Amino acid sequence: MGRNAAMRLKDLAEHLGLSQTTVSRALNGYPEVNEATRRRVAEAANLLGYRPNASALRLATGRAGAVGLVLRGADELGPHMSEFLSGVGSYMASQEIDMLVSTVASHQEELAAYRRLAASQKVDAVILHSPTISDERAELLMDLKIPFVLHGRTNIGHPVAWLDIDNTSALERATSHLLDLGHRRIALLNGVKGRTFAQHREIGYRTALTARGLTVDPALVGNSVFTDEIAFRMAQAMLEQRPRPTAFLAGSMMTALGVFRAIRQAGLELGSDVSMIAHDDVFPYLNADNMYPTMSTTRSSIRQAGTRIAELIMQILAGKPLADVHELWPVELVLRESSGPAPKG
Amino acid sequence: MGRNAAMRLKDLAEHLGLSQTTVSRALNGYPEVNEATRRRVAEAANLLGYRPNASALRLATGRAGAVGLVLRGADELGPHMSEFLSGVGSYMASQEIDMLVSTVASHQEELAAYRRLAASQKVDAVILHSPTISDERAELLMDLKIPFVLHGRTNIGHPVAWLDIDNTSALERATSHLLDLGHRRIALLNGVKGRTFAQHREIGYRTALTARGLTVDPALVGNSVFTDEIAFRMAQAMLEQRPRPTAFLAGSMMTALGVFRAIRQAGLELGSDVSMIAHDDVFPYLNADNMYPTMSTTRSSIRQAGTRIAELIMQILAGKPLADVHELWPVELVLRESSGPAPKG
DNA sequence: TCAAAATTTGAAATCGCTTTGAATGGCTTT
DNA sequence: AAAGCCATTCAAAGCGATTTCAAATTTTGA
Repeated sequence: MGRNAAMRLKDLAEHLGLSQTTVSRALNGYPEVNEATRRRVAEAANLLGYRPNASALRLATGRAGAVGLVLRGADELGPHMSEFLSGVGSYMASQEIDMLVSTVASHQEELAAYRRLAASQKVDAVILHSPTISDERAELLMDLKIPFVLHGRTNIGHPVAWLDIDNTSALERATSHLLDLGHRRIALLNGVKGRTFAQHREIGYRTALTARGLTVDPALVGNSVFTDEIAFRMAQAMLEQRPRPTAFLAGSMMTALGVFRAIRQAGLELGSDVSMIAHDDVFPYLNADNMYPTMSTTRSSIRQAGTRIAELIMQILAGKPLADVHELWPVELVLRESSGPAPKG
Repeated sequence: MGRNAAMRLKDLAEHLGLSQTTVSRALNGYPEVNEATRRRVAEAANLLGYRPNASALRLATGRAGAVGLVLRGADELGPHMSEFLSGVGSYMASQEIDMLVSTVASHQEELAAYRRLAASQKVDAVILHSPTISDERAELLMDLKIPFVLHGRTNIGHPVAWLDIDNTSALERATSHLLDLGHRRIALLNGVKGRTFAQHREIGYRTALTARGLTVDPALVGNSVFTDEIAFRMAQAMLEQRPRPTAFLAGSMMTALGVFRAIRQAGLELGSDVSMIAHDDVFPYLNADNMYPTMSTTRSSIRQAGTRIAELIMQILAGKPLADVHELWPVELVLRESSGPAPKG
């Protein structure tokens, strides 16, 4: 009683006086079915709201119709991830592919999660994000033979499908620009050590500095997750140095908020006493153009990346060779009020 | 070739020289299997990494082993939702239940998404969030006989399982506190009209004001999604009024950031010229205690709510009557530096 | 010691779909 | 008019698990 009895293929077939075979074929667009019957079937299916039972369909076809996303801990399910997710989702929805998201607390749990996904065949592919320089998860997925697309890059033995933004170039240009403005002590608030993107950013930063014969002061480089609080503390500590940094490169908009507070608290003015260029992943609810002062940024929509990665997933599932699936996106440098000439003296 | 051939129950059974029946029973803890065999089976399954094929299991049992979350548009997949999601996920992971998240662009699409979930039987239950006062989605889910738990409250004909925070009381206390401090023109930056939580907050606000014989000035009440930019514009406009508001009630931490900027841009000081109490959903990357000045808040962890809702879902799936699943969580009022006495005359 | 009961195992049906291989009937073709 | 072809349709065999019902084995009881 009360059990929600959805309509089955069998019911629909009986209703139409046809065999399940024909109805199935009609709905799936096979050629060997009469045009008139096909219309009749489609109409009835639509009218009666028939949709194949997902589990049965998956069992019969061997396709899971879902991609997996495993998110580690609180820090990964932050604003970046939710933007990314919604980019992925917008494309997946159009393809009738589900997103299976799991959360895990540790690296070990994450590996276990992939093993489970593989063994129980819940997904056709997964999306891997924030890779380390030589990512163990990527190797595991390779072993498990689960197709995946990487958001970022990593260096393992095999070719891997990936999409990344050009972090190195972004930071090189941002740093160069600050150098052009006369800044010499430029602080870098980077992501956690070990992540590929953080390494790439540091390379860009170093390249720009050494191109002018400057050396990197380790006291001006910080590595951490992108939260306002940690950024605040780091920036605060850096601003206490003498000579103090005159410019900051902030790893995210959250970081920028923290740096901004530290600057204010030190009694300094952003855009004149201290400059800042922040990386902007384009959050709809936090607009660099509407800050005060407006924020100079290196900009790249993480949401668009998500959408594109979803497309790439479909391509590799359709058989495109992994070695052909590489995209390196350029990053815009948008100059606004927060970056100005270095103060005299 | 290359097809990833996961181990099946049949393989495992053959490997052990047992029937599928016995192996299945052993693994699922049925009583009628010899303790020695059970151990042997468990060991082999563990060693060989056997996990039942999810689709087959679902088809056979009729349970989907998944809960659905349909997120509408960009604004809903914001920081609030990702915190909430990670709360839900942490519990679901422990129960081996998947989270199926879909994104949709419009209300119509959202309804269609639920119909699809129902017809294809992809989920055992769904979680519904940000309800309107009389929520059409809730009615639909009722019709479709999909069990659900509501994050928030709504008023439809049937009893509904829900968990909500006491927004009315939170705003009444916050408003009263500001009144105690001598504020008379208090602005409310509320959520979008039509949402139950926004209505509840407004009721709390009104109650506190009318208790002191004050009336509500519509020019001091704004309704919108919680982004820093919109909050900035609204606060800016309100601060241009004369007499200007001396205090703000901000609907979220994002809103607070926007209001803060508007206050600064008007050349005013937060905590002395203008006070603010913001609602804090407790984001790990945006801490009210570490702001400058520190932010007074009405606080309630949206992540914890997510976890608890996941538990409630499991309870109703286990048969607990909907009418017994109601939780109204109190909201903490945390006073810090951003709320101070009203400036003199 | 032997029937009856309890324990343990297995064969086969089932879940709802896709897909293979065969069957049906109407038209050409010779 | 018989043979051969198409165009359609269908019956039945999977997919990989659970579960019903029956069978085999062991234990118990008198």
